[in-house]
Amino acid sequence: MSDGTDSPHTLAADDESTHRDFWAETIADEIEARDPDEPIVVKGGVSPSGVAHLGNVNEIMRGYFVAEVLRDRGHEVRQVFTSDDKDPLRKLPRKLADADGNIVGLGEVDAGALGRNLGKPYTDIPDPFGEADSYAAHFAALLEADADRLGVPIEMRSNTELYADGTFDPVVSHVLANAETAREVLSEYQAKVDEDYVPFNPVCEECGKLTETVTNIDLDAETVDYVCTDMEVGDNTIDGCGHEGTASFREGKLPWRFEWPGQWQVLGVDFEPFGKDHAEGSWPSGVDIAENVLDIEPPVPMVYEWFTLNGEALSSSAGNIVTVTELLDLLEPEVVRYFFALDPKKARDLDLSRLDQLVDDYDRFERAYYGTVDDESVTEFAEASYPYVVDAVADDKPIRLPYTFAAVLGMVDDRDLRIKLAKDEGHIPDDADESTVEAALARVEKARNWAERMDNAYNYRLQTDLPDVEFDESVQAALDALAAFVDAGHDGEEIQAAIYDTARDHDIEIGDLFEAGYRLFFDETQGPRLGEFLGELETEFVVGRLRRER
RNA sequence: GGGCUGGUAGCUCAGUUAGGGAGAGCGUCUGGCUUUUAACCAGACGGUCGGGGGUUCAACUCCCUCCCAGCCCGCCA
Repeated sequence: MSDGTDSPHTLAADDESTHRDFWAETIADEIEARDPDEPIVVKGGVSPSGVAHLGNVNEIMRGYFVAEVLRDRGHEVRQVFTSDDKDPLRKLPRKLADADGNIVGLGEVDAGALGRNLGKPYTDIPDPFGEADSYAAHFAALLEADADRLGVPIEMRSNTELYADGTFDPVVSHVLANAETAREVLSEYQAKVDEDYVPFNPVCEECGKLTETVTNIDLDAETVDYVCTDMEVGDNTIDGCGHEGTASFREGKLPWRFEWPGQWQVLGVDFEPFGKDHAEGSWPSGVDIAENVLDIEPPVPMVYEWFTLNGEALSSSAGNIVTVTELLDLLEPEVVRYFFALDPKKARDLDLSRLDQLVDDYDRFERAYYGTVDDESVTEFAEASYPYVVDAVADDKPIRLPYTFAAVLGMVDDRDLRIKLAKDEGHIPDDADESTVEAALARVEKARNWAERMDNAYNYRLQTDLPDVEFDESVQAALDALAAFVDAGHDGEEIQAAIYDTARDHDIEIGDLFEAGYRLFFDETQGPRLGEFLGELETEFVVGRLRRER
């Protein structure tokens, strides 16, 4: 039985560990204190669901930072991720992601085929998209692709494979040989564990579903006898076929409470982060089982808080999900990694409508690393974590366009004009070389996608038709004068200056004239540097628009 | 009901590990730059550090209690 000192809240700072500026270093300290064998194994795991969402990525990234810190300290580290794909499909997912990471509804795939396979292991269910070997393989590929997009090398391990190739044999044999002890330990945590409980769920050879009723264990033959009974799943029941049969130790699986510690044993896991849902249930029983059934040392744990999306819990059924693919359309990978480098103890909200704020935070974090932020705590955190957040630390701080400014540039398609506007605003140095410019402009596409997806104040384009506008006489007169100036042939800079002069000449607020201009061309009240922009457009069009004629 | 983890400015968050000045960015407002247009500079406004109590010369920090949020305490994972 656990002695109650195994709190998984490793970062709770109630111990005597030395202070670290980056939480992953604190965890790395804990792991090193165990003097682990090399390579050090960092594990995560997930049950295949319909969509590889950011909750799964959370687990990948938390492990990644710890792995990277350990590698930096000279250790060899493997980051393993188990796909717990021998678990049964318990209910139909509402949403699925296709091989490219695009979310589709259940109606767009062969839902009937999925429904007929309720209760079977994910690896025994066909890929609804008809491409991969199984439902499980499809999902695992998605997750691996996401990790790859984020630059995180993970080793995906199929749980089904661990049974099939015999890796799990010693654990299953040991648990069943010590079934009585296993029952006693687990019964401390699960009230329904009675004397008939057997910690093994065979796959029915007749219908292919996982069953729970084992009637006999033959340790010598390494088989169990079973009856394929009904399985309760939430409010529903998955019917068993009633078949009575015999299964080998490889033709079934351990219940999760035993399987998790079993993975620690067979994979030699030294560290595993997990969501707070496991903190009070699976973890204490897992520690107990590891120590008193399997006789192994559990890994260093770390509980991370869940985060919310747009203020609401992540929910595929409610449609409140975002995939890595989608997120990387909106953000640079380093910004996504930064989000997960922040304190895991804090529940954070990823608010897509305010990604500009997240990116601003990232930019400040980056500046702090390069020593130009007068804030000790941010700087300490940046110095400790920034090298793990970016692909490679550049000698000089990368040029970063403010995200909202990048969104402004996104309405302009012409690359040269983007560069000109950015330079005019001082966001790109005049003498920047081509690769620097290219890198800085990469954010524009992300911000543009954001503006379109959010359909926010930055989502505007040049209005091809005259917007519905109304100006008072003095503004109309100023616009006419400006039109005449443009018609006479002047470049952008001159037009920009003329806007100021014209406003003064007509005794109107400069801001009012700018707003009138933005109204006419974008049907907005703000926009890019107007004169420079108008200078790039066709003169005839600009003149006509300024005169409210077209 | 019990347990765990959070609660700091309008927003996003540092700071709590060793008790001593409540902070940053963004936003807002004001002023400046004889070109303010998602730009820059300066300044201001803004918080009973979730509430209350206790310990202490001193509490965001330690203790107790209450409130709020999420999770766990059935099954499953």
